[in-house]
Amino acid sequence: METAVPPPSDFIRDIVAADQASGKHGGRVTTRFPPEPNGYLHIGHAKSICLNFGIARENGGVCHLRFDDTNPAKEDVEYVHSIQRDVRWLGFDWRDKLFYASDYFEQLHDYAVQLIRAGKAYVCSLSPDDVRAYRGTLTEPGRDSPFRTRAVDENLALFADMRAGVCDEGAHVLRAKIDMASPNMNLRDPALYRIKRAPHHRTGAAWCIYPMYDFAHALSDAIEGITHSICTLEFEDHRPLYDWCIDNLPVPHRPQQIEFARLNLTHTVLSKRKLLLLVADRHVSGWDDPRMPTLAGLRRRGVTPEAIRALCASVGIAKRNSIVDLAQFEHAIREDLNKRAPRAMAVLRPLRVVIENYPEDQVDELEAVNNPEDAAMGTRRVPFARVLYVEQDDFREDPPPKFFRLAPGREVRLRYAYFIRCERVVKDAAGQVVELRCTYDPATRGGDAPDGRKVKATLHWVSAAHAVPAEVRLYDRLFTVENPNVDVDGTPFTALINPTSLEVLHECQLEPSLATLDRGARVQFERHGYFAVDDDARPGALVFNRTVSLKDSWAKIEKQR
RNA sequence: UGAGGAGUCGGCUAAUUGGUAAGCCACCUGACUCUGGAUCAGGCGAUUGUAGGUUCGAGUCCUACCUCCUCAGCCA
Repeated sequence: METAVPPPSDFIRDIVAADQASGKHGGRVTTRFPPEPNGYLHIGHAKSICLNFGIARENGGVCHLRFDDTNPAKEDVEYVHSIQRDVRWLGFDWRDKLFYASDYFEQLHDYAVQLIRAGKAYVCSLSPDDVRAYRGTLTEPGRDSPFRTRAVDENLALFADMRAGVCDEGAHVLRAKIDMASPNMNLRDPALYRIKRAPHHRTGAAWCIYPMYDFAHALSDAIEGITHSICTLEFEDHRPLYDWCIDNLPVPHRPQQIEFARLNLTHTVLSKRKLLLLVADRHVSGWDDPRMPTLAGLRRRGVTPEAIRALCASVGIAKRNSIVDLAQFEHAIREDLNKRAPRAMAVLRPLRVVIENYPEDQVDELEAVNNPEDAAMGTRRVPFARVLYVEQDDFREDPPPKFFRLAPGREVRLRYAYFIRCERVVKDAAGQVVELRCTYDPATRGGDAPDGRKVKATLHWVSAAHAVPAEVRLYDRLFTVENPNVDVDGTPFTALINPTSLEVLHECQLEPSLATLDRGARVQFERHGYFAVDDDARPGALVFNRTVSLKDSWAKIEKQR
């Protein structure tokens, strides 16, 4: 459920609404989400996905999923699969509108030939270095390539040679004939086609020339009848070229490119290049490592698609570069999980407690509520016995002033169970506390004392005999600086990786109801945070990933008392 | 010193198009609670990048300036 707060309005929806009002596209709205299959989708892509699919849905239109697969050297089928999975998981549907730029290679090639025939494109045989030299700089105009005046027939023949595979990579390139003196670098005769001898994941070896982004993207949009082609800010300077492509070819439709600011999150790397580096250099276990900001990583970490969508709705759409505080994302996660995750008792760092006056072989079944805020989530029964575990830091031998939990001689409540009093502390040879000897008050069953006496703390616990052992993984921020997307005095970003970003706890003891949870299931261990059952754990192993931590409760609670 | 964009509380955004700066996150206070981080109530916090101008009135219009981002791939 969304918050009652009106979402930030956004200028793109305003444009679409205006177009709808004026009937610009005959009342039709078609958008597209166009990832290059060269990596996994991350939270930044989620903003674009929510925007494109959202606008289409709101206007009764469709959003196409189109793979921009025009650079076979970087692409892989693994990515086209993961992208489809992640978009679906996020909650969006492209219906039957799944396309690939490579579907249009033949058509695109025809368009290129038409441009050559019209004298608007030419084959340039300058070396890459020379092309750069001829291009000029930001402040100086470029110079015409000596091949700019090549005859149409010669261009046609050379382009055919390029396609036929008789040329080496880099020998020629097809260029648009626009303006080498343009103040916009993108218009200084940009490359349209280059020779590339890499096998393509869909077309195999059928092609050895591939269209460049600007050419392929504009025309793919036109071919598919996209009405609003929404992309990020760095393409603003490309819009004149986008328009040039559709202005100079007999395309069936004229799409409009609109740019918005991409999402940035503090403490989070959202650069595909850098994420790939993390995977390739094995700083993480893979694209779905729970520390990764990828949708696959977030999913494995226990983040819900609803929370991601809520974040995207809350950050708004604008042209202003911004960095959203990670806390805003964590808030969205907690808000969603708070409603859906049942509560459970878990002891992450166990301390043994023996209830001396509790019969050796007796077991109580106590009723516990699954969610105090939602009675519909029901109750469960939790076994209570003579030997228990409580959290190590719920006991202090020398309690400081505001510490109200267990200490020698002190009485506390075990949640849903009884009041217990610490009678004695057992230590090992090294002086470490290894066990607490306690007594319980049978009259306090259920958690209230008939004589009205109060305790100042309530502890979580599990029965040692019934508890299930589990591995619990706590994650910290992967990076140690505010924004690892920004260079810090030239520091390579891998130097910013926090080496202790993953803490694995092996001796955790959980209440037995957690043993049968499905993979991916989410639960709140009160005081510790929200967790999800790892869906990639070893068979038989019970592994929980912490989705997001709760804030430090005891500090606040004990301060108030 | 080319071109294209952008500047509103600490962060992210809004302001009926000229009518007197709103919301969320974060933070802080209370209240309640069988561990709430929950919930409820309240608070802190922006002379809207700067300087002028028009106007009864400017975040909105005009002028100048400042700062930041993007672009010199045969990547997308």
